[in-house]
Amino acid sequence: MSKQPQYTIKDIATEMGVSVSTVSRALSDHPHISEETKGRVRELAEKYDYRHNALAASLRNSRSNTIGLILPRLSQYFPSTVATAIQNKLHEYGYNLMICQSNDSPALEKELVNVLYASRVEGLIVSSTLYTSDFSHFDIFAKSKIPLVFYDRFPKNYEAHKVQGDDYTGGYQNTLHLLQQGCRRIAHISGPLTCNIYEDRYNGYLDALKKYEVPLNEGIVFFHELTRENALKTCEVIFSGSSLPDAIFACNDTTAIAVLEYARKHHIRIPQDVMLTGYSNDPRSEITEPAVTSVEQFPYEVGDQAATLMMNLLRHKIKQEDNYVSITTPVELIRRASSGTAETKVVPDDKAVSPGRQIKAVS
Amino acid sequence: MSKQPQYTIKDIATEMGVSVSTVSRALSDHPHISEETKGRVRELAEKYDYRHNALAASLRNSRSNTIGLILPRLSQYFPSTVATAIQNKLHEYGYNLMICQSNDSPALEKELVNVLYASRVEGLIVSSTLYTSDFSHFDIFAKSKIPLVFYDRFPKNYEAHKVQGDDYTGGYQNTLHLLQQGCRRIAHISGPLTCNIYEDRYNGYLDALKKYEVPLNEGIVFFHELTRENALKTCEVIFSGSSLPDAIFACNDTTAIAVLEYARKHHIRIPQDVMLTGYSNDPRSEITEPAVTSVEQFPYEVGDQAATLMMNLLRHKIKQEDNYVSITTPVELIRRASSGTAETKVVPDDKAVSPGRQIKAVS
DNA sequence: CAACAGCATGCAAACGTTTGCATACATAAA
DNA sequence: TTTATGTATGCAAACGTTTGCATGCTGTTG
Repeated sequence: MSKQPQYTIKDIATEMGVSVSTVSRALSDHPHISEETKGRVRELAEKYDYRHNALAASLRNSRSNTIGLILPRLSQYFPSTVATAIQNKLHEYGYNLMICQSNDSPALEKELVNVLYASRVEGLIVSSTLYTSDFSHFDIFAKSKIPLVFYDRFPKNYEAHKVQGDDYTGGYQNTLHLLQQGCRRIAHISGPLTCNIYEDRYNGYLDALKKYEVPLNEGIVFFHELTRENALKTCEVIFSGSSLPDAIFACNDTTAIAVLEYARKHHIRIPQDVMLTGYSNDPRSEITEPAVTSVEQFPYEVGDQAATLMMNLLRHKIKQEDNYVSITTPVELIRRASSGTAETKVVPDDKAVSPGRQIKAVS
Repeated sequence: MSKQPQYTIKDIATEMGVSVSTVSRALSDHPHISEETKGRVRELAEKYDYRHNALAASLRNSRSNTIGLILPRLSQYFPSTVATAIQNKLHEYGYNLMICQSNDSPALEKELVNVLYASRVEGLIVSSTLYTSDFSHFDIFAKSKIPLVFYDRFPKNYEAHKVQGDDYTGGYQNTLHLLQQGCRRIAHISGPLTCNIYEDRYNGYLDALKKYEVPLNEGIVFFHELTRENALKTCEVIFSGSSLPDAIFACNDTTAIAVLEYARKHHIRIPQDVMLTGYSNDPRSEITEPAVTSVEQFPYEVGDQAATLMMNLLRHKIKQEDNYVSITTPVELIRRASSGTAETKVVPDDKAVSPGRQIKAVS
């Protein structure tokens, strides 16, 4: 672009012999401009292929019409679906989205926050990195009263609006299901507890055990980043022990699938020898043999809610001064062969967003 | 933001009793500004938490530092990985990325082109929809001499810079592999030929058949959008016919996996009864039972190349006036159990980008 | 006929930067 | 002493919009 001269409303104005204000108003369909003038302006704009300069307008209005999105990475099922949902919803409202990946690096996250602020985004949606502990780089948004919405992963001790899947219930139902299937030695492979989602799932796990009066066996609970490699190592530990678990609850599907891989190689039968459940209902989980029981998180719903909340904040339907909004989206256990069940979808009681944690009573 | 007053370089200037130009230059580390002044400016900027306004700078410079990306959808393995690569590479060069999804709708694509133009992006990277036939909405970019790079899906008859996987070779090697495995009745499930990638894969398929002197059997070649549902329907047709194929070459992995699903339900053994190959090497393809032979497209490489090409265009390392650049990235056949082979990765002859179609000689 | 309303338009400032061209001073070379 | 050279800074225009506040006109009402 740079040196390429632009055709501006000023050019239209001089060509027509009117002022720039008139042209500007004509283009935005202002009621005080005569239909005739509007017609001629549109004609000329068409003729010379005039293009609105959003940059100039943004500067003048202090409104960029752009929302920022920062997430750890895009190239996985859950995050990319959330991003899709957010983008689609924002587009409905005439907003653009600027997506940035932090690659799970807190330093990069911080840089991106500043870049997006410099671009004067009107709002920021964030799923923070696994390792962000200092959230002060977000302060500038609060200070400038720019809406800030977190989803999925977010700070535990930082006041902000939040949208989250119901991880507690997900962990609870997942564990309960295994208990109902008769399992009593349920291993748990979790991410680091510093991250809210893993903490919640773990608490669900603990409470389900409690309900069945099964004591916690700390020897079969693991916390580490949930990659395939780590999962395989953990399998070594689990299956070299003296007393084997009768089930494994993995906190993501990558891990569950790695367990499946390990089991196949070592002739451990799933679900006959060990039952298995995952989390997230990644598309991969339903095509393995056996298919993996998992927890659907409705990523599209999460994204939709986050974007809607952002729009409400921008339109002052929710006052910033009010308390911070916390939306919990429902989850749903998808039972599959890996936990010894035929696939059955449980229709949730309530399709709507639950206002908080709702633990379904189990009969 | 809107009414929130901003702290600007003007404020710094008056507070210091110098001119705004001095402050501006100090902040950009201009050599004519004394170290002392620079120091005091930085101090004040720090103290009042001054934030650069990229909007204003962009307007003044006619440089937005932003690149646009339009793609059909984000929520799949290939596109999200490409987007990740593009974003990471651009970030290295100090550029921001604005990602927009067309949801495979030509109308939305057109709108997004205009929106991104209005935001004065400095370049545009595009993978067009399956149905875009009129590409005139991209003309404005050529006319304004703003770099435009297509990747993956692009217009056949529209002059532009392009980055593409080597679909011809992918189709050729895929088919050749099945022929080498002894198959002679190879069904082909392709996307619409209006799209360049499917056309190339189909041509590869045809040429491989020709090499083995196998006549084309049009009764087992199918063209439709490559969804699971369509694939299942096509399976009905294929397997209700009198003479069954001995192999199926599906043009994406979603289709291949659907074939697998159909086969399992109907007790057709893969690879014993029918061999199967897919395309794209989606993460799902390696975890099915049997794992599906597929073609790795190195999406990260594709994104990286597209972003690098864009940077070169922007820095005039490649003159716009030169002929259009066309980069072909290599592909690699990944042999798996679905085509009767243990997994073996063929090390490609040349890791570098091939300048054009390279058909590996087959011994 | 004066006063007013309503309509269509224009003026000019503002948004926050950047930068080419002065200017002012000090020092060095002729 | 004059002229050149360099250093640190300031002036003011420009980027392309939008918008509050006039202004001038036509037609209506009292």
